[in-house]
Amino acid sequence: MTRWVLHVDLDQFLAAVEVLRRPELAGLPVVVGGRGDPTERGVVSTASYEARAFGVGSGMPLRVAARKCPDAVFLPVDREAYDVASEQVMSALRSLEWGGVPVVVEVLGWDEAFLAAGPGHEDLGDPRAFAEHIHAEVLAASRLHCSVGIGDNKLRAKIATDFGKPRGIWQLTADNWDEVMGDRPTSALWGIGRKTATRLAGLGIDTVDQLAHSDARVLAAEIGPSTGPWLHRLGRGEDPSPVDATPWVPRAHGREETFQVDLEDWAEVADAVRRITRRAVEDIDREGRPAARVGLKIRLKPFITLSRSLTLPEPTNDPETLAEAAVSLLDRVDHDRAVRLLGVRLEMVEPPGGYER
DNA sequence: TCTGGGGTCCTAGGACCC
DNA sequence: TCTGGGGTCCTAGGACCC
Repeated sequence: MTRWVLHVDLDQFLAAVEVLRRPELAGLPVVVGGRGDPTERGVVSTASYEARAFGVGSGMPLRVAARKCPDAVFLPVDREAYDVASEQVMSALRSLEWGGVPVVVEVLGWDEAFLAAGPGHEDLGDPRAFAEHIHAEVLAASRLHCSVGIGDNKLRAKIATDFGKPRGIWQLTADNWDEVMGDRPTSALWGIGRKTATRLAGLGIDTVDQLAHSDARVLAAEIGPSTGPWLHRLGRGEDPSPVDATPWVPRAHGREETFQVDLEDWAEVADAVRRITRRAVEDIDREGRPAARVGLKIRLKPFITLSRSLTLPEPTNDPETLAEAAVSLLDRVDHDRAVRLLGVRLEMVEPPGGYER
């Protein structure tokens, strides 16, 4: 009996939401990112499929995107609009039943979720039919299309979704893992980025299959006692983590800002730190928990990123105290370069019941 | 390719204590 | 004092993801 896990991922989510409220944009290259001005510092959050055909993709500087696709429509990121659309989709997912049993929904950001049948109802039949049902229900609730990955755990379901995009359904389980994934680079795995792929290559591990058959003890020794064995499991497609509907409790909130022109004056830098701290305080006030630690992130010209942090004598949410704590961290950084970015991060105390997962 | 903003978790060294 | 071992906290930074 297979314990099915489904992964739902909305197609070109930000761009799709923008097209919904501006139907005249349908079929055009649309790029959502930054403040929507491709002459400013900023990167692409989402590009429509039409824009991707020009080589525009997520994370690309807006200036580069404009060079690749000068006729694209550039739009600013509008969080509120995506919050609303996301909630429509997630509430539709939470209302689904599979075989008469309510599903468990684990939300993963704005546009993704894992679904599984509840405990005691592991086998509810054809997952492909249920995936089609999900696509139809999401479309009806939000007018947005999604892709659905079917797996026998979260990792495989998540990877499957990409193979189905757009608007498709794909199944990846222990049965076809080796055949589908074996020859792919390790970076095809969820959790392995460019750096780790390079490190693994240094150990002679380039493919998923090689990772699966590597020596777990070597990985533990070379990469870490926790990360090493986890990588080994990734290679084999193993993931024991359950689909968990427990609402996420944030550990911290931070705010950061890249300046359009680097700051040279350190009095201005201190003022900016105070202003950014106040914005972060508004975020933790919404959680109702005081901050126990304050972190400062600073990116100096040309692109040197440093962080400094401190533990407060006692937790507080007083904006003045937190702002001055953040400003004090500036003393631990040399003032000999211009400042490109500032960020303030407030780590909150644990909630009364601790973190659930 | 002149490189955002919001997060999480892991690692590693030093301080400090018993 | 030519100096062990373990546990925990603090801090900085790395890596990854959406």
